[in-house]
Amino acid sequence: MGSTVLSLRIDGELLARRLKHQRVDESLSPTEMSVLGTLARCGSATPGELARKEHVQPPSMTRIVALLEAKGLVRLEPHPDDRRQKMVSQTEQAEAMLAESRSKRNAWLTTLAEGLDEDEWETLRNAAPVLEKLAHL
Amino acid sequence: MGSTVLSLRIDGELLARRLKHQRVDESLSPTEMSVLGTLARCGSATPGELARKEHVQPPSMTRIVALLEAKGLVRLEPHPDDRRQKMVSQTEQAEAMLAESRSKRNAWLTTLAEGLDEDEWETLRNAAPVLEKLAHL
DNA sequence: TATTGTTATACTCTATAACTATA
DNA sequence: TATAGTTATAGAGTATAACAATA
Repeated sequence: MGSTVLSLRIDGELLARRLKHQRVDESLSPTEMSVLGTLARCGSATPGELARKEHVQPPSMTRIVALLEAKGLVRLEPHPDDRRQKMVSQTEQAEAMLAESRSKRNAWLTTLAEGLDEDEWETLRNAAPVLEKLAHL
Repeated sequence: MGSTVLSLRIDGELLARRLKHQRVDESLSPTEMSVLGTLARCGSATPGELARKEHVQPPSMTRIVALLEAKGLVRLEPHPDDRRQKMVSQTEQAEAMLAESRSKRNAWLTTLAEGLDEDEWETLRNAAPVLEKLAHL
């Protein structure tokens, strides 16, 4: 069991660097993309909640949210009960961006698919939700 | 299929940040760990080969190899045929470090295992080699 | 007094460009 | 002339510490 997770980490690291070069959204850092994914799942959240969910420190999230806002991908609104906090939510533009990102990736997937057989794809499709669960545990 | 890989990326990103806080080897960066993993698989390699395999640029690998050498985890020897190149190989200490890393991780795994059932573990174990293949494709 | 978020600053990791040595 | 590796430098992303506003 130990080697499974160590392997997940080492290969995941390598895969991340490989995918980095195939990034379809040059304008968005991996964490910005991840925040949009979180907002798509959870709806709106405060910067503090996002920092905890993404496992970054609050000052880092301040910067990330500011960048996403500047790109028109998130909206900031005052918190209904607490004037210290803010509500962050994704814009329609963010949804469109995620959809476009998926379709752009298909071109690259065609190449990638040549290296994996159908069983291997099936394995990955099964693993995706488990990785998601693991990441959010 | 597109959403599978996009999901792998987003969740992988998140998982990487999550694992970062559980790192057992504070002294080793993710890429340094990955290089050790590559050397464990492939035996010795030149800095240029390592840079290509790890998907980093040569100057980055120069630095990484220097750091690993300073920590006593790799050994550098002259290339037999080409005096420009060097051979990098892992030391016994590196093997011991990887083994220790696996066993230390078990403590954390016990906690993690509570959140996943046996089928989900099985899915991850199956996915690990496919992720490895994908990363090295 | 504790908590949310921000500002200022420094660190880590990687990349690009220019250079040295060897092929 | 081309290639392997290095040095010097810059950029992206994150963290820590100190601070402001609100609870």
